[in-house]
Amino acid sequence: MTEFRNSAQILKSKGYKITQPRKQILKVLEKSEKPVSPYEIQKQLHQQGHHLNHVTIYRILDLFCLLNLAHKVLLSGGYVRCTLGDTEGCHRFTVCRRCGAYQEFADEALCGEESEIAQNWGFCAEHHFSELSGLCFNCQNNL
Amino acid sequence: MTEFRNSAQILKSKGYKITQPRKQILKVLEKSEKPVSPYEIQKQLHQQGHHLNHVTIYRILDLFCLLNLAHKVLLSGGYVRCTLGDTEGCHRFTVCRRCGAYQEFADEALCGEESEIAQNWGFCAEHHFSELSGLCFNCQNNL
DNA sequence: AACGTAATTGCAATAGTATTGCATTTACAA
DNA sequence: TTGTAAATGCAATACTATTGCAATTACGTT
Repeated sequence: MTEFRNSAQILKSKGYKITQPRKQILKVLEKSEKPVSPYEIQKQLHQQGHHLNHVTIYRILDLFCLLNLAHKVLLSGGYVRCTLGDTEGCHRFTVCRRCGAYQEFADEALCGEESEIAQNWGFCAEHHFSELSGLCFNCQNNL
Repeated sequence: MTEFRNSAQILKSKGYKITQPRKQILKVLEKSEKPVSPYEIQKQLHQQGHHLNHVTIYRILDLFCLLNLAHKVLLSGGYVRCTLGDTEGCHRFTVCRRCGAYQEFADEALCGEESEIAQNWGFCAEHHFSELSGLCFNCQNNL
């Protein structure tokens, strides 16, 4: 809830309009426990009576990622809401391979070390994309 | 060269046949400075007179990833050869956003810390996928 | 060296994912 | 309420990926 209002405010503050499609997609991302693909979002919204063109969804998700309101999970192509404050340049999460549940995280030290290692061959890191695949607490035990 | 012979030996030792398509794809991965997509591989081989079906290429790349002979770069969908020895469960590289050059790396400590952080919410990490996007040494200076 | 067989590849069909340009509609400031 | 830039819808298209089955190939064995 607060999450949603916050995202809307960010949109507004950057000069983007708060449109129906954007609100709807934000709501889907919020409620979802696991990453959702553009077409999954479309399907979910369709069931609620909202018919969005997939092109619109792609464009909105691109915008959200640009503004750090969402992240794209590279392993699955799904999207998750960005729950951390200022994670620009840092995209880290765990994703359960069984139930799909995700958890975003960030760690200054980690980024620092990673960047430092890359420096060894002169690489200057701008963005860190890190995904841990494994089993969440529940799925380890409910096997 | 040694790289190639080594990969072939691994294939053999695991009971896979050393076929023309597999040898050809290994050669392409070896020579490439940057990640190459399945269709890029097809195009390159085509120019050399080797006509592989894209399905074959997909299947071979899947196999190579399974055997840790190659990694898939999630950000681009391209593939790179795996140059490190035993990186099972750890997939890290830097990719230059300008020229595409990549560098694989691994770091025990890094994986340990990442796993430890994830433990905080009971997550048990099996695979680490990390990609750093930025500028390589050359591209920082040849701007 | 030729053979037999399981493994591998090719083919055809199809599904899923993503992007573009332009027409239409919408949010929001005046 | 209206004007306008921004956002969305639409249609076309391209790219990426997967499946089942037929044809071919690698390679151990004879």
